[in-house]
Amino acid sequence: MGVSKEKVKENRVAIVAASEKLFRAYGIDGVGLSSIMKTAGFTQGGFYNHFSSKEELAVEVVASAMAKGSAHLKAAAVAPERNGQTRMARQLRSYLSKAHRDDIEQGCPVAGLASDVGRLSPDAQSHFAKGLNELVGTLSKMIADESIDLGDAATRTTAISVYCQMVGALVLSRAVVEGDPVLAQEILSAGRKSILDGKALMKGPTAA
Amino acid sequence: MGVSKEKVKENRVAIVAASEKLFRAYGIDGVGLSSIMKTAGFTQGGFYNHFSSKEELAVEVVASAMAKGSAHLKAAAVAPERNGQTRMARQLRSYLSKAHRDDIEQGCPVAGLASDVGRLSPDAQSHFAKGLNELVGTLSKMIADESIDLGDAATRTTAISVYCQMVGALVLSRAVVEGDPVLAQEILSAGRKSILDGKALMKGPTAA
DNA sequence: TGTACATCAGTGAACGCGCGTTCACTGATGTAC
DNA sequence: TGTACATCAGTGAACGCGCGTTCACTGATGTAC
Repeated sequence: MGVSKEKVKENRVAIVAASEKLFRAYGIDGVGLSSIMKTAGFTQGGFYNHFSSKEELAVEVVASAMAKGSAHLKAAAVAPERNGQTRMARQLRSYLSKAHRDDIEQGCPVAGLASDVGRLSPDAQSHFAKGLNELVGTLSKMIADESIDLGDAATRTTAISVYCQMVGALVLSRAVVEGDPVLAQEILSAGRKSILDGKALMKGPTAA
Repeated sequence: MGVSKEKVKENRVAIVAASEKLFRAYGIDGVGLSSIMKTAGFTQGGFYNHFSSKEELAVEVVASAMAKGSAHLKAAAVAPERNGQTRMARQLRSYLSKAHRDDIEQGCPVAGLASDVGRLSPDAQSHFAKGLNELVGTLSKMIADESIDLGDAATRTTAISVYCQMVGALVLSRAVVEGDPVLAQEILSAGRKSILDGKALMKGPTAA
């Protein structure tokens, strides 16, 4: 066809973006290259002009998704406070919302990809871990800025623990949303309530 | 071949047991019926004498795994206290241990199957939700017995929240164990520490 | 600047393979008399 | 209790299909002169 160098890069990005959505929704094993290339707007054969295997694509999808997620949280960490809520409280309410739970294609990459990543190569896991470390670091800053200072180590421990709770709640709520919507909702509410008023994390109003 | 009715039931159980292990390790889409039947000790064609489809098997595997997991926790909830630890503390340390993280084939079915269940039928999700409710109920009892009484609603909220945190930590630790073993370990430690001394859950010594 | 040609992203058909599923067949189990 | 026969779990080969991957070909891009 003949395509400019710039366009080639754009097309590669389009393939990664399409893959990310599909991988999250159906799992890496649940999506074929034909669907991916079709979604990205190309025919199947062109895939190997950009990647040498599906595994290589998976590694890049993980890295790209985590980088985007990390940047997103960093932006939220410096956004202006609103409604008397801390940034942390706002982030939490948004994370454990029905809207986020139902939008698996665009939400948190950690919740969307975690169990697939456990089955990928150490290389893919390293990229995932790098993003996870950044997310934890940003959360730590938010906690240190907005609640009583516990010292670096205790703050990081708290950040990890809060993040595990958020991810766990999101994953479990998604797992039962079609089979028991009431429980799915209760899981989100319990997470919000518990993190907001169970830990000394927040200043200001804490009603979940 | 000709097989007694009793043996037929045993064989069916063997197929479900083999499937559970393989599904957890490789994901439902990551395992073929041929591997399953081979692992269970049969040839591939016999599968359809027991199940009408792979999807039907998946539903039964989820139900069976959750029932087993629920019974396991119920047993732990009435086991004698040891070493001055509450049952809850002992359960937590065992759950967030390296041994449990590395034994995905036999560990907590919630952590092992959650993200696959989100892609299964509402029927499968209902079985999963039923087991999850039982687990939360048992955890609630342990908390009510062993820490200050918060009232039924608050206790259930706490149980859900603690369980989400445990599952989230286990899933994330597994996701990075091959790519960043240090972070994987830190996630487990942070979860233990945070739950044991961050919440008013435990009597007795609380060092993680 | 204009012309000739090499590059290589994209196309679309094809490859072998393993998937979930079907089927004809076997033969011990379990029932009917 | 003994005999005749229906049942049906298990076997192993085969089915069509979609998978990941390969390949010959096209033609605009980008380079060399």
